[in-house]
Amino acid sequence: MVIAVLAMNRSYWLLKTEPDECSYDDIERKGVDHWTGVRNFQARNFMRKMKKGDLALVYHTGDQKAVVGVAEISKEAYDEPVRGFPAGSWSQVDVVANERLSRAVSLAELKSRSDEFKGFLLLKQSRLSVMPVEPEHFKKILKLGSKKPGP
DNA sequence: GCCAACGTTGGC
DNA sequence: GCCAACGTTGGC
Repeated sequence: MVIAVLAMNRSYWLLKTEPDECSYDDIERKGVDHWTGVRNFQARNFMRKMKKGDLALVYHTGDQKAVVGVAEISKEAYDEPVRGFPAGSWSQVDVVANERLSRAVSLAELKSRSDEFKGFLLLKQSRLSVMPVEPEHFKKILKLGSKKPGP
């Protein structure tokens, strides 16, 4: 299943969220979630490059600091109206839950494998909330997350 | 165009 | 609570 998904020609991303505001549970519960509130140009520009069917790691900030699941882009970037800004200033995408990881993959764990995750923006640019993920990195995180916790 | 001051995010 | 890393703003 995961293999077939990765064989398709799509791009991979990571979306950060405060679990208090919108957790992976919330995305599952809502069905379709509007990914709004991005107020950083770099992050916005990455969102605008997303294609329907692309997959995104969902990362919880705050106390958890871990990748918890995968979401799929169900609608490409469209306008997010924000008071005080001209129309078209900001964008949102729609996402749906795709697959919850069996085990959350923590930031600490990724850092401890820094040679396997060279160039991963999550480790380099801690403040960026939307970022591309190299297919190899994406695959590795899914693999780490599919493992059950050891005995 | 430069830079100081300030604000925000997010990890520690 | 602190701080590093950015981003933004405004004075010059």
